[in-house]
Amino acid sequence: MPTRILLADDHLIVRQGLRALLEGEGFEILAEVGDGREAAKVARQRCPDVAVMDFAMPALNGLDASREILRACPRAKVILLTMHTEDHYVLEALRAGAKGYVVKTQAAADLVRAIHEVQRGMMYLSPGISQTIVQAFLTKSDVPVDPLTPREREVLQLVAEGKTTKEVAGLLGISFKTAESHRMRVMRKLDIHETASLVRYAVRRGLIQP
Amino acid sequence: MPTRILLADDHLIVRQGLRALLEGEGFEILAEVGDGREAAKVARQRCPDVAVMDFAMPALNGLDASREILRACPRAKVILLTMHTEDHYVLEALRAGAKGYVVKTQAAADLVRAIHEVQRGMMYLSPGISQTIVQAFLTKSDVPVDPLTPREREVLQLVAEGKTTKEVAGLLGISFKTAESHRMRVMRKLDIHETASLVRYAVRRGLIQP
DNA sequence: CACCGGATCCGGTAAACACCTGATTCGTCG
DNA sequence: CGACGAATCAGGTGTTTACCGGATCCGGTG
Repeated sequence: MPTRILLADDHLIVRQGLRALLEGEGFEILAEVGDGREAAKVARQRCPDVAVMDFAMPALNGLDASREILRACPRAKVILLTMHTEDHYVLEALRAGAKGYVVKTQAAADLVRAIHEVQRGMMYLSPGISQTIVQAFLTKSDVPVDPLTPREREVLQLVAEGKTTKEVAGLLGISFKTAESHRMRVMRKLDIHETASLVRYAVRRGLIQP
Repeated sequence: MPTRILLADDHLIVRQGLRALLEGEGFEILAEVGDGREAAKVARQRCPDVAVMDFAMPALNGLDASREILRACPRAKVILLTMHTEDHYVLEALRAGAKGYVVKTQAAADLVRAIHEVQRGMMYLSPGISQTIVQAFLTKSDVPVDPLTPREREVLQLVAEGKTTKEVAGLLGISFKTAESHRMRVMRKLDIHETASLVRYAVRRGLIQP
């Protein structure tokens, strides 16, 4: 039985390329989605063996989407596929429970190998990832993380993408007032008082692309 | 004789995916490079029929690389492959002599079609590209790179920095209503409807730091 | 000169935002 | 079990935005 893969990347052209590569390696693409929210939805319906997640995606970023997926399907193996090699991202990914971290500048063979490794229960990190920071994670040291809860981050991303509070509420299936509460708490935690600074924060954090 | 293609993208994994897709369509990949400088070098040695260029690349960006390529091989057709749909980028690309502009969120079929079209001497732009600005380019080639007036840019920057309209007015020594007018005109010109998108535009433009 | 575009100003309105308070449910952790 | 944080919802208030319209002044350019 071939490995069933969920493929998430907001660039259709890239996704189709990845699909061609992975299918050529004998994997089965369970589904192909363009944003994190879709990815989580698909995972809830049909648990994939492996989820290959781009980091920067609209609606819900790859990291928080990964958390969702892992909550829905704890047996799924998540591989982050990204252009960021920064320690911060790697660490967050590992902490979220990702089993693989592959940078896009690596060859496709690297991704294929990552999929095989995580399927065997191993972890796989692309060459070039700082080993020191990984050690730090494994010895569970405390590195400053961002103070926001996943839900708050979710709301922040949507707001930074230009959604109104009402739209955010609609997208998340919560009431307008709840969405507003999250937004307010984000602002208070970050000591930010306008949307503009919120957007810049989200960009700095890599939550959204400028 | 198959179309000989030069493929430039800094993400190896993406490049390999594109190669798989394009070879499946019967094209010949003349070379595959990871930055703009390499692309220009290869083009000088072996003129490609078509150059598929990513926009964001190290060493030399796709746009300036395209200029180099066209200087070396005026008969080559350049297609920009990018994630930016901003008028500014499109316009710059067209002005540089690019014959195609394909956004990565489109299907691979779009790129294939673009290659065929430019080979036939036609221009090809992905759906979603603002037709008005393209028309403007085609009619009179001296279109402002930046549609904003200096004053409007000034207001945009302050707004993106998190200032309220009232504060902007105070800082510029103009009335609240005037500041609002500028802000409105910026939004209308850029077809933007919320502060969040305004901020992202300013960041992309390098007007402010994220 | 007459026209145009940039910059300035002003009126109004509905929606969204920024900020506050207080409350309930739920899972986790000591 | 009880405390706690996360997530949910709701009431209210004043400010700001987004968008509409029209207007004046001024410096170039045809």
